[in-house]
Amino acid sequence: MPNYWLMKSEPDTFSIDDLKRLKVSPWDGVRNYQARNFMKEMKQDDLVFFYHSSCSPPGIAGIARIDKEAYPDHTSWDPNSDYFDSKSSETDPKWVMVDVAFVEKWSSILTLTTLKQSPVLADMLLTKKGSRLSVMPITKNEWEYITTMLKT
DNA sequence: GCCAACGTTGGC
DNA sequence: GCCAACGTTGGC
Repeated sequence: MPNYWLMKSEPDTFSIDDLKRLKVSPWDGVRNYQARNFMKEMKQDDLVFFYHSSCSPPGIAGIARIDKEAYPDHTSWDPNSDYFDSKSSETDPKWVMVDVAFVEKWSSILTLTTLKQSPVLADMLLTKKGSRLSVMPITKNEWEYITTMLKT
C-alpha cells in the first residue's frame, strides 16, 4: 500500500523528460524543513506526482516512484554546489534526498489552473494561495481523483 | 519582471 | 522570544 506525494521541480533544472531519460535520479537540493521531513517519511515504491513549477503552464507532468528512501544529501556539504549549506557536514548531515524512478509522462500537463477549478482538491496545499511547499503528501482520494481527471 | 506570501536570520 | 529585515518561491 503506497503513500502518495507531490514533488515540484523547475523543468529548466530538472524535468520529467530528464527523469525519463535517466530512468532513476536523486532528488537533491531540498532545503526546506517541512519538505525534508516529508521526504524522510517516504517509503520504497511510494508514488509521486511530478510537478513542473516556475514555468508555463505550471502543473503535473507525470508520475514517478520512490526508488530509494531518504539518505544524506551530499550536495549540502559540497562548497561547489548551488545547494551548499555551511551548517551541514558529512559527519552531521542536515539534509536528505531520495531517489525517484520514472513511471510515466502524461501526454499533456494537468495544469494548476485546472486543479484549482476542482472543489475536491480545494484542501490541497498545492492549490492554496501562497503555498510554496515543494514536497507534500497527497491523499489517496486526491491521487485517484487527479488520475481520473486525466482521462476526461 | 513583478510582487505576494512565506521562511529564515539576527539584533535586541 | 519577539519581530523587522531580508531572501526565496513561484504564479501571473
